[in-house]
Amino acid sequence: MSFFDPLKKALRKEGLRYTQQRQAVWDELRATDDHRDAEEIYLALRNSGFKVSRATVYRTIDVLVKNNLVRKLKLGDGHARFEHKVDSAHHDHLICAQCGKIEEFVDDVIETRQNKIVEELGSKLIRHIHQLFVICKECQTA
Amino acid sequence: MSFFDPLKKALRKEGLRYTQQRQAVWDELRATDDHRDAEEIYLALRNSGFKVSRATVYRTIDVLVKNNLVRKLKLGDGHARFEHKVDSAHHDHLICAQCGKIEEFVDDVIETRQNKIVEELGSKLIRHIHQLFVICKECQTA
DNA sequence: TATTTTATTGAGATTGAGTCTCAGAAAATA
DNA sequence: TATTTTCTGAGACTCAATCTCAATAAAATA
Ligand SMILES: [Mn+2]
Ligand SMILES: [Mn+2]
Ligand SMILES: [Zn+2]
Ligand SMILES: [Zn+2]
Repeated sequence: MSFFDPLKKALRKEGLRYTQQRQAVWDELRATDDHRDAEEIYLALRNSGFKVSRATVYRTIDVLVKNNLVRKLKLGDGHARFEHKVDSAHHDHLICAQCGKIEEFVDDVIETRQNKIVEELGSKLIRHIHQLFVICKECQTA
Repeated sequence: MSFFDPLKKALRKEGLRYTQQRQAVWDELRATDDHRDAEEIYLALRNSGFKVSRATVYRTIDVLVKNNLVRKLKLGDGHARFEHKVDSAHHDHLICAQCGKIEEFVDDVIETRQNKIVEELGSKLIRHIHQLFVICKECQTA
């Protein structure tokens, strides 16, 4: 709502208008800490009674990703997943190949080694993907 | 050709027949150490005069990936890439976001930390993806 | 080897996540 | 309010990948 509202700030920066649909998509993304796909966001909005189209959901998420309010994850199952970045530092993901549960991790040693590898090649690190596919504790005993 | 020919061994294990098309796809994959997509493999075969269909290229690569003769990479550009695993130990990838050049790296410290992270959660590591997107040395000065 | 059986192949249809189009709706501007 | 500009939504479209099924090739059998 305020002048520093991150959605409005992003829209201003992109020269885009503030709309109910864009607000609703952003609200829905912040409603959970899950890693949901576009269809789940779309259905959550529709089921809550809000009229919005898939096209607008995709378009709005693009803007949010571009402006660092949302992170896009590709876990290899054919549809991108999204998580909001409010109060969320960088982290990577650990995915159960059986039940699909997603956990998060950060490791300073790994981050440091990454930088070193890139530096030694004379390159400049832009972003990285680090995903650990596992069988989780629960799925092992099941 | 021999009894220990890895393609024939894989086909035997899967209960599949040995065919000219399957041999040709496997040969083409071993012809370079590049990270090519299915269309590039397909076109290389066609351009060399060998008649094969896209369907067979995709189907054969699936068998090779399943049997650890080929590694499948998803680098986020929408089409999977493949590399043969002959004389090739595990490694991860460093991709220039500008020119697309792919370099390989391995880091024992990272591999060890990965195992530790997974172990502490009581999970079992199946596979991992670690990709560093960079601007390479050449692209920085260009 | 010839015949029969079974798996493979290829051309093109299909799928599905994501993108695009464009007429109508909504917001900004005057 | 009237005019201009941007946004939205329904559905068409894209494209890598998968599927279909009649024709073909390999294996099994005689
Ligand atoms: Mn996360
Ligand atoms: Mn490689
Ligand atoms: Zn699990
Ligand atoms: Zn480069």
